[in-house]
Amino acid sequence: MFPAIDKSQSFPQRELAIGQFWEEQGIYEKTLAARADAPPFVFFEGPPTANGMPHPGHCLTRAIKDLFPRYRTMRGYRCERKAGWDTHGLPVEVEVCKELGIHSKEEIEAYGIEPFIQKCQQSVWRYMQEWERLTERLGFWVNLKDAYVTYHQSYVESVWWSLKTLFDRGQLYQGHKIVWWWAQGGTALSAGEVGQGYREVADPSVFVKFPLLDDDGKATDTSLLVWTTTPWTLPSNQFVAVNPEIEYATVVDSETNEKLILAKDLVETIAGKMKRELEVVSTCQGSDLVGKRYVPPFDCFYDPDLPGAWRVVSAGFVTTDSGSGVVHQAPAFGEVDYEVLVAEQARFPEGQGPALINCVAPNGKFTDEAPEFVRGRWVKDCDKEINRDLKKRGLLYHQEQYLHDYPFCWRAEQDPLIQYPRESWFIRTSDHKEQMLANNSRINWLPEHIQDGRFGKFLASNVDWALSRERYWGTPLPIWVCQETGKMEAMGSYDELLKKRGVTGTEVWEKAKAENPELPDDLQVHKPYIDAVTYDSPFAEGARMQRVTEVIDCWYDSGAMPFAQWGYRGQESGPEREKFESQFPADFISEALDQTRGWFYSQLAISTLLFGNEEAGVTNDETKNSSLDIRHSTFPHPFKNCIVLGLMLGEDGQKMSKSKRNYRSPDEIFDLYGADALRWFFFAKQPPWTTIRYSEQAIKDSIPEFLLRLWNVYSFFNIYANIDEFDPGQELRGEGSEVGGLGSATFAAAKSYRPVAERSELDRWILSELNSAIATVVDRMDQYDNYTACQAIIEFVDALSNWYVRRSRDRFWAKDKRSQEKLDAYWTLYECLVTTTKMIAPFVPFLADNLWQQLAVSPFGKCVVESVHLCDFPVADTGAIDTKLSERMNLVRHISSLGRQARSKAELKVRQPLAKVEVILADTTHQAWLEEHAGVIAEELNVKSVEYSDEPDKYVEHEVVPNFKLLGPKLGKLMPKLKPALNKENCAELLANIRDNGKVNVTVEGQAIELTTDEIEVRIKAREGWAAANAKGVVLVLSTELTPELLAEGLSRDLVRVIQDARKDLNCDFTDRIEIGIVAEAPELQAATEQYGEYVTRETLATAISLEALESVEPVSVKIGDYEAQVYVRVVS
RNA sequence: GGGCGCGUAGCUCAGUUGGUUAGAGCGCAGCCCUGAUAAGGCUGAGGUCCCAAGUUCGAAUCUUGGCGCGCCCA
Repeated sequence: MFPAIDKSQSFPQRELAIGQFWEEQGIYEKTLAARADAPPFVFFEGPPTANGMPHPGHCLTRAIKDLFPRYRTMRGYRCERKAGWDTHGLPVEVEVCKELGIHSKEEIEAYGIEPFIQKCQQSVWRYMQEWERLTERLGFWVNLKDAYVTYHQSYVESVWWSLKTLFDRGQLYQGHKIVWWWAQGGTALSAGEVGQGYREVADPSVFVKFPLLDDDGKATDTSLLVWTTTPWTLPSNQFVAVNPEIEYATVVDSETNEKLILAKDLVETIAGKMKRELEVVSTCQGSDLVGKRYVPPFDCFYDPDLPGAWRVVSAGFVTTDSGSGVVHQAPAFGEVDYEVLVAEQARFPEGQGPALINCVAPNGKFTDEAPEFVRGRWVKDCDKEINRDLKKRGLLYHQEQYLHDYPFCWRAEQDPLIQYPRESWFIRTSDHKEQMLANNSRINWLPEHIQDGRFGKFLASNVDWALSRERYWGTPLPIWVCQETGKMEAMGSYDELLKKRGVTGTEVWEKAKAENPELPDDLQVHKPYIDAVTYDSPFAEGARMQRVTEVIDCWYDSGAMPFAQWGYRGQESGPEREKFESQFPADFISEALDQTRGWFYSQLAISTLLFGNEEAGVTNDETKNSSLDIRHSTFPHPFKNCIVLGLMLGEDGQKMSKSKRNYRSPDEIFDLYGADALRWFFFAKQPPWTTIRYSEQAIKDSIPEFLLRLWNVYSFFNIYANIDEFDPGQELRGEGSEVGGLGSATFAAAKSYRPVAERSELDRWILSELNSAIATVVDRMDQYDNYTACQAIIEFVDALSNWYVRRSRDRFWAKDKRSQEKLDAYWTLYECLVTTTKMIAPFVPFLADNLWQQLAVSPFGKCVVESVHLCDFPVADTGAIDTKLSERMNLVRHISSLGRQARSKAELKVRQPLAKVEVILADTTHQAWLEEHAGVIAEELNVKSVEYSDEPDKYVEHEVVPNFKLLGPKLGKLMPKLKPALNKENCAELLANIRDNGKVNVTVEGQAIELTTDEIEVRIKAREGWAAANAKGVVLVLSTELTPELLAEGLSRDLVRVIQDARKDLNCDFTDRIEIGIVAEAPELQAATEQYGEYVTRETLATAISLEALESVEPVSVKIGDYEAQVYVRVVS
């Protein structure tokens, strides 16, 4: 027996029970154990930050991350899923600052770094429980108990090892980074913060003369007309930039006779500004100017003998949109300017190129290196005086104001930000650009365009990774500097540090731990404790080695997870090594689009630098096995397949935001609709990489559209299987106790099981559909295409519910419980349900296991695997797929649909029987088969007979249409003329030609063309004047003639409906018997009631029917057919 | 300002080699069914496939340029 269905239980309630079952029975662990020796399917969990509440967007990520590992597990792979948490970084610090009511670095230091990082460490776990609960409630199977955590010592040391490796290879270096600097606050601002502070302001725009020198360094009579909008950066000028592609002109100022060089296209503009004539005396290309030397406007750094600086450089970014086409460059105060310097430095041997010039202190005031009249003053206040000075010295050619957007500090609105150089640590990623691109080209991105689009473009414009952060809560940069020589060493682990000669400072940690034994030991490798650890310098006697102060970008942490999650530190052997080797690279990862520059990049960059082959793009299988050296991993790594999820928007199409309340919390969704409904919404409503608009209605709709529909099929099976005592357990008993995962082969051993080939066509059809669905789902899921897979599942469940069950009802209702036809139907439906349950298991794991418990565990008990998730994924039996049958059945469904359409047009409801329909097929391939199946169509359409007209011309017009796809390339320009030409011809003649010769001859524009049957299509259309419908090569004509007999029968069916309604209104039980009275004036209705009395009483479980009112019964006024009647219904037992 | 993506029915979205009647679900209207009933089914109305130009015998689909939206970066 199958368990009775408790209708009071909701899907969410059932899910909770299943979740509990998984937990209690350790099902997830069992699925792993069952695949202990299977080939691995490697999944990496991109670590979320648990210091905020999870929202629906996180559910999407976690749902997709669950789907494919579950699927692959069922397909026979071992998929370990180690959870992870991202714990470092500025967001954590900001949270803690909020809590403490502080925000600047000074305030943090005043509060104390030690208590501050302790608070950071605690804050990380603030929403941990919510995240874990969400993970479980959503059904995301991942090993939470053994999660990796980025602040753990083993993780930090792994990161250290990788950094040491890079440092020792010279891939980690110190340089300058131009940052947006809040001078008053003494801190750099993140891109996000800068973005918040843009305002439109008026700034000076000045054109300054830089006298040119000739090749011998002598003054000339010509000046470069140089443009800038930041006069305060002029004392720090190092270059001027021109675009080599642009044409430049030497002009003579008509008033002053000065010679100036500027972009030719801008001569008119500037002349206009000056209201003077500028006569062009010669022109040249920008490239001709490159290398020329000039005298900068201030001499505070100027030394004509120094190589490199104060020369014209080539730069593609210079345009003629504004200014003069000759641009002042102060590398200290602009990112692009700085890049120019770096490029210039590259022309010289290391260390001999021009050094960075900077006469502004970090507080935003000019230093003593600056011209005297501005020293010690805030730079932005000096623009006017600098201009005045230039004017006095005759160097200022023109000045004006111009409006543009400029960033201000978001915390101190009056403070403009300046771009400013800061010492920073970099990873030399740009050296490995080609390798990263080669690696990227081998990754399977979904959607594809990420590869050459957003990610590829990002890689192509790669600049060195600015790794260090002048912050507190992060992985400390493991570099110690000799206080005397400045020489450096990197540490690969804490132990390595402790083994250094003369190490001191560990007592700071020990003291803290003694005072507060609760402190996690992991903190000893963090600031401020690690900063206290120093040792004797190997570079200079008596000097000490002291750690640099920076921590690292937390993206590096996450990108290091492929090895750091196992604590791998380059060991040649041992468990860490084994774990890493066996779990690298990942077969599958998935995150949202915002991770392109985040985790996707950090992983790829670290992996390529650390483990990439030296020769870009080489996939080198030989080197891999030669040693344990992971540096020779073949591309792609660290991940092979990556689904990039679209962003999730709120209900209103805006970004999800708590304050707007444009989404519900995941908890509420789970309670209202359940995790399966949410998951199905994610998987089946759109491909995962589209922008997904959160829609509560759509989540809710998953229930009737899919979950409930399937559930109802099961419910139908449950009711009748129990009535008929169909028990697959009983049927199989004595055939060996184990039935494993209930594969199709198992069923064959059952007593009443007939080979599929011997069963009815309908059974063979649905099993064919089932196997096609499996084939599609497996094919699509292997390609990471869950959306199409879901469509195949939906289509199958629709066929099962709306055609198989519907057409099989009679068999289920037949009296003989053991008739073979009935048992066939049960076995077929049972197999469909069991297989579907397995097929949907990765998608809607709760419903699937719930069904499994009822369909499999109930009848088989311990003989069957205890959870659907321990089953193998179904494999399509291609032998069972009968495409011809599938086509034919579709045709039957199509014809039925046309019949209803024709009825609808003719206003003849299905309840009214009709004498016949006639069907005309354009393509008669399946006609003979259809004729044999007339019964089905007759029943569906409530007609007495179905005929295939032998005089189609009476009902149908033919049209011969060319096959454009085939003929297009052949006919070219004649193509559009062919269709009208074919219609001009006598259609009957054409058809006869096809029939007799298999060809058609037409003349188009005097050209004779012969067409084969493949090259044309014969279409048919119902003629006017018939109750007909046509589509897709089928015309169906209704016989609309209503005889008195047919009308009477129609009335009787109407009567049944009315009485059934009355039963329902009376809240009758299914078994209740009733008495019926019909009072009607119309003799037709009276006659029909009498004639079909038996039929009516049978259908409505009535004991009697009369044409009189029933005493003390309130009648119901109804309309039956066109006639008024009073219906009396009384329950008699 | 640059890069990437997206504009298809009232709404949410499919539409893989360019082929002549553009699809689904929801919603709406009408009907059917009532022995799977938190149901289910059928039919219908509803579209300048954002706009323009181009390539082509033929464009929702390819190219270019606009317009609008989103994301990322300046």
